[in-house]
Amino acid sequence: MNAAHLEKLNDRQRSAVEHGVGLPNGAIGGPLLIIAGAGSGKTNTLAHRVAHLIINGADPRRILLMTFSRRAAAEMGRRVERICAQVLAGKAGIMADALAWAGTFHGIGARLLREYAGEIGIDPDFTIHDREDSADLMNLVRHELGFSKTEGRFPTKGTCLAIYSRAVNSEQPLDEVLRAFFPWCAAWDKQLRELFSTYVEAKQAQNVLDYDDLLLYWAQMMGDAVLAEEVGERFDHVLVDEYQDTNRLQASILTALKPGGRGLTVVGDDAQSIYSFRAATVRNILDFPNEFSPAADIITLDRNYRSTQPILAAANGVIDLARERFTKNLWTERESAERPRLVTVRDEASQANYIIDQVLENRESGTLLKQQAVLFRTSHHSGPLEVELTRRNIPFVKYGGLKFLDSAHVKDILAVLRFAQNPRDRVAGFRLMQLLPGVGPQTASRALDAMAADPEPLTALCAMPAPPRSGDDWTFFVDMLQGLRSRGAGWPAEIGEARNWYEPHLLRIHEDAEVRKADLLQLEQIAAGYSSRERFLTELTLDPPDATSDQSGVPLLDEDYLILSTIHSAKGQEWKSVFVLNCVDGCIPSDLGVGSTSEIEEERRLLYVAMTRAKDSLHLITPQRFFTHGQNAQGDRHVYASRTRFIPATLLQFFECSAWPAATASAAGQRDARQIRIDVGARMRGMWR
DNA sequence: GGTCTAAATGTTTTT
DNA sequence: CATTTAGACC
Repeated sequence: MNAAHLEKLNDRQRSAVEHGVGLPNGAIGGPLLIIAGAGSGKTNTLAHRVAHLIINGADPRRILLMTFSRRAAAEMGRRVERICAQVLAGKAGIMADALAWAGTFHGIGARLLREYAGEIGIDPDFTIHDREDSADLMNLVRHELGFSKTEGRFPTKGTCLAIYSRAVNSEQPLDEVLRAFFPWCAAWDKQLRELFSTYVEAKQAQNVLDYDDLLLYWAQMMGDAVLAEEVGERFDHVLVDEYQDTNRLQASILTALKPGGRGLTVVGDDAQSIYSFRAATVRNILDFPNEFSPAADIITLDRNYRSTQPILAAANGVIDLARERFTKNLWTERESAERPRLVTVRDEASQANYIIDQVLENRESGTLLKQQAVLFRTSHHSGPLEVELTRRNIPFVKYGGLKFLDSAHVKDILAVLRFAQNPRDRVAGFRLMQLLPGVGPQTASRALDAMAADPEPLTALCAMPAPPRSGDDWTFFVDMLQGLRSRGAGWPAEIGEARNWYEPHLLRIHEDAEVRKADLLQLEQIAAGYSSRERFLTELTLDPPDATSDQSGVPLLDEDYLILSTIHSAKGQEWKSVFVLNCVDGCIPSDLGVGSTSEIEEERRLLYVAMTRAKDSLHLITPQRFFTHGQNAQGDRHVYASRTRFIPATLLQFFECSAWPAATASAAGQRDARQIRIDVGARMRGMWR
């Protein structure tokens, strides 16, 4: 077999690619664990492995590839296709439905559940609730059970959902979850149990699945020996990327799919595990080899091709201080004289100015904005920077944090489509009815009750008298729903119908209706890219567009823009130049994340992930002062911050430390004096608080 | 009884 | 800043 496509790989990568391929009689190899450090060519290796399997006769339609995000799956698909196209040249037909089964655990789960709905007793037309919807439903149930007016404060809807989700995903009993992660809610054990069981019933009655259900139902389905074998048989090879960020439930699914481990490959890096809040556990990756007998083979990729040696040295220094380490340090041959920079600035405004100066300077010397990224722990940390970028007309795209889909008006339109798709979806109906003047929670509840009791919910809705004070608005609403239900307009025209109905309400409810109208037009554009309403809803829920930008509309591919991203959303990415905002205690680690040592360790890995995104240049910025935004208790309250605990003095040797703006001798004295006076002022005011 | 309005109140990270 | 909640109002 022509092995030209393997020549660029190093020995370790090559053995990972070739593991178990080309066995006699087309036998399928045993389980493989690839420990792949940051920048070690992991994606490339995995893509080559998939391609190599196909080139050696594996059927691409029988390969299941699960990645962390849809974006990663698409990227992998492209690479595999490219490699195969080169090697197979004329026989490109093989790749016609290339990698039909590439996606996230949740996406694949949704697909299998629709397909097997008949066998497991669910309706294939289920709609999927995103986290907000799930929380809303949890809230309805919580209210229904009378927990919203208990003596003590009952956990909020968000907390309830988090507890539920943690228990499901970690496969732990409720009391253990409460003890370990939500000790302040432990007293509500009994009520929570009741809440969750009612929540589950509500979901089933409404023909709705939440994110966790996509995994849970899948896992349950695999509990049936016949179905497990049938589903497992469909795939000769199962490959999982980012395995360090999977949870127990996902591991259960995997072992049920491939009980002996034959054909199973998982890839990951325990040093980059940053999703334990989603019940991900590094135990999955650590225990993987011995899940099987004979045990899985392990191949470690520790040569880094991404970063320069000084950047890697600093990152290694940070992760070396971790309490537990399993993987070895990375090494590279990319020499550089330039150490990463640790820059102290006065406040967040200076931080923004410093970054913009550097970014523009880099661009002058030929680094596109797109090859530069600003990373931060939480979404709102980039606020001041976004303001300054906008002021200076520098285009940027932001990943992570609040999304387009989270805005009220977009959710309203999606609720229309969902309610038309599935009239039993109470959360959608509840939301919509309350948009009508004169309709509040009570009226909406009653209408929905009547619908729920009827085998034909929509007929029941039509038969209902309009609530006295809603007048024509109610009639218009019902007519619009019927129109959508009958699919008269067809897709995607029906989204226009929904928008027409919604517009008067939008104008009435929101001051900034014009801006929001533009968003809805954009939604319509996006919708046109999907073949049907059902697909649009499913895929949008499972894979929301993950960027927001300062421009309206999606930036064109040839336009240049700076990348802003949460560290979580930066996973798997790389840029020539990386800036990390707010490298101070309280931001990294987040002051919300310092409860337990394991949380602190995760914050440390987060900084490690951020640092290892950089190829040539890395800046960590530490502002000295923070203004606490929000409450204007007494004007400009601010707090003094210190350098992140993850870079203690012993690690400073790895950095080029400096202050900015570089102070001249005379100005420095003045500035210091001024700063001390502000400090005193703050203390005086603080005395009385 | 139920809706509307204005004031208070918290805010990680994401499939 | 958007959601929640308490009280005003119909």
